[in-house]
Amino acid sequence: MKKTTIFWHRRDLRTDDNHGLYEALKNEGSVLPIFIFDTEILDELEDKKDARIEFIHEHLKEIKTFYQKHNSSLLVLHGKPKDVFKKLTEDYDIKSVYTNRDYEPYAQKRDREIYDLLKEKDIEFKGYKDHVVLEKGEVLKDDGDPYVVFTPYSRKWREKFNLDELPNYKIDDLTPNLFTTDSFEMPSLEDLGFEKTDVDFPEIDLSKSTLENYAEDRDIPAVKGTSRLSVHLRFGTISIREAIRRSIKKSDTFVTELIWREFYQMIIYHFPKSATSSFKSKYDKIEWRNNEKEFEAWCEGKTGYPIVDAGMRQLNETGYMHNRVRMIVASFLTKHLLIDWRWGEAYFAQKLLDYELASNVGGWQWASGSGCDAAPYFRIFNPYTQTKKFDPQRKYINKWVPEVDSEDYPEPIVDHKEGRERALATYKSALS
DNA sequence: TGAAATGTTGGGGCG
DNA sequence: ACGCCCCAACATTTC
Repeated sequence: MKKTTIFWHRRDLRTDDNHGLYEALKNEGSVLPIFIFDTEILDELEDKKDARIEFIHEHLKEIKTFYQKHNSSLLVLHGKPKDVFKKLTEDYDIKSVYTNRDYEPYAQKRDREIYDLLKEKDIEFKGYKDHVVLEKGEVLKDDGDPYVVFTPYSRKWREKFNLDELPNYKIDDLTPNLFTTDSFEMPSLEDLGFEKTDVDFPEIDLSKSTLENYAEDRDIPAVKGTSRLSVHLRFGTISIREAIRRSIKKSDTFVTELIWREFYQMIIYHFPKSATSSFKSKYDKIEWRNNEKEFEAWCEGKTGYPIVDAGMRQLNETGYMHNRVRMIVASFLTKHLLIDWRWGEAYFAQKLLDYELASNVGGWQWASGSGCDAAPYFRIFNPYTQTKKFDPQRKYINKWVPEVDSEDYPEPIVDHKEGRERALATYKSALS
C-alpha cells in the first residue's frame, strides 16, 4: 500500500493561504485531503435547517472542485473523529496527519485523543498555526503569563506583529501531483440529516470605502458599515492573514477588532474553564432570576424595548446581529432581566451563523461583568440612550420592529429605572 | 465598548 | 450696581 499523508480540514475551509495544507504539500507526497462532519457536534444541533452546516457543505464543494482540478478529490466523512481515524488507519497506510490548530476546549480534547490514537500506530500528528496571526505563547507578559487585560495585550500584539513577515502560503507553486488521485463521492446535505435553508450568507466587504469609514460607521446598525467577515473567519473561508493584508493600512479600528478576536482565542486556550464558568469566580454567586417567560420574550424580541427587540428579530430572521446591538441585548438580559449569561450565550450559539465560542463567551462575560477585562458591573446600558446615540432616526428599529408604534407592540417587560436599580442591588450583594 | 447623581460655574432675568 | 435665583452647560463622582 502506498504511503499517504492526510490533510484534515476543520475550520479552514479554503485551499488558498492555508498553512497546514501548504506544509503537507511541501513536506510530503501523496496528500489526501479530508473533512469530517463530526457527529459529536452535529447531534447537538436541534434545528435540522442549520445554515452553518449548509455553509460548510457549500464550501466543501468549492474545495473539492479545486482538488479535482489537480486530479485529486476531497474525502468527506461523517462520524466521530476517533472512529473515522480508526477506519482510515485500516484503509490507508498513513505516514502522517497534518492539520491547523484549534484552540477551543472541545477541539483540544478531540485533537489530544486523535494524537494518542495515531501515536499508537506510529503516525505523526502535526498541527500548524493558521487561525490566528499570533497564538498562545507568542503574546505574553514579561513574566511569561498570558495577558488578561486587552489594552496591554493589544499593545504587545502590535509590537510583535510585522507585516513584512506575514506569510502567504501559496500552494500554486507546489507540484500538484503531490495529491492522491482517488475520487470520492461527497455526502449530500440530506445524507447528513440536514435540510437546505433560505439564508443568505454575507459577502466579505473589505472595500476601501468601508474600511475608511469603519471607525465612524461600524456602530450604526442601520448602516452597512461592517466587513461581514465574521462567518468567513469562523469557518476559515478567508485566512486571517489575508484579512489583515487587505485592511491594515486602511483602518486601525478594524485591526483592533481582529486583535480582540485573537485576545479571546488566547483566553479560551489558557482558561478553558471560562467557557462555562465566570472568569471572575465571585460572579458565580450572583442570584440570577432566570425567569423563563422573560427569557422567552427576550428570545422572541418581545421585551417592549424596541432596540432590544430589533436585535433579537434580526438574529432570528437572518442568523446575524449587529455588534453594537449584541452588546445592548446582552446587557439587557444579564442586567435588566438578571438572566444568567450562559442562557444568552447558548441562544447565540444556536442562532448565530458566525458563532465562535471564544468570541461569544468573551463578549457575554464582558457584558455580564464577569469576564476578564470586563466592564465594571455597574455599567448598565440604557436602551433608550443607546438608541439615541446609535439609531437616532430609528431606522434599524423600524426595519425589524415595524409595529413598534402600534397598539400591538408590548409594554416594557421591566421599567428601566427599576431594572437598573435591581441589577445594581443584586450584583452588589453577590460581590460584597 | 455607560449612565445617573451630584457638584460647579457662569450668564441672564429680576427686584 | 448689586444680590439673588434659576438653570443650562459642563465636570466630577458614584453606581
